[in-house]
Amino acid sequence: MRDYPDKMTVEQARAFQADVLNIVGQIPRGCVTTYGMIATLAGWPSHARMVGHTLRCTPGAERLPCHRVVNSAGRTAPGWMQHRPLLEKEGVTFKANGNVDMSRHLWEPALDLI
DNA sequence: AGTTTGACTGGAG
DNA sequence: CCTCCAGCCAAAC
Repeated sequence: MRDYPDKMTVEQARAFQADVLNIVGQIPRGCVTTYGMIATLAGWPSHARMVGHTLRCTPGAERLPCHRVVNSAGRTAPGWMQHRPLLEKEGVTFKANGNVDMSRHLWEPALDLI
């Protein structure tokens, strides 16, 4: 018995992407969250990669605060030079190694969403 | 229809 | 802290 859902249908993929965009839009200023967290909130915990794909490819994602999404280590997206400056402009602090200080800025959706 | 890619993740070295 | 690896899964080739 699989402990994760079957492959997404086209409709599920569309719903997932809509949820991802909706969730990203709710990240408070000065906070960050992870791809895996968004995937989990959208109901597909193993689809962290698709969250990244959605933010990179989906038109309309540009006007969302997608810069408030980093990977689980707090690292900014590879190949996106504006990522770190955008966060710093909101007051997000980085550690010496160049990662976001997750202990200070990680968004706790449970306190805000549900 | 099979292979490669990637804005991921957690663990190992 | 860093890089590498296996597992992951939709999308792009």
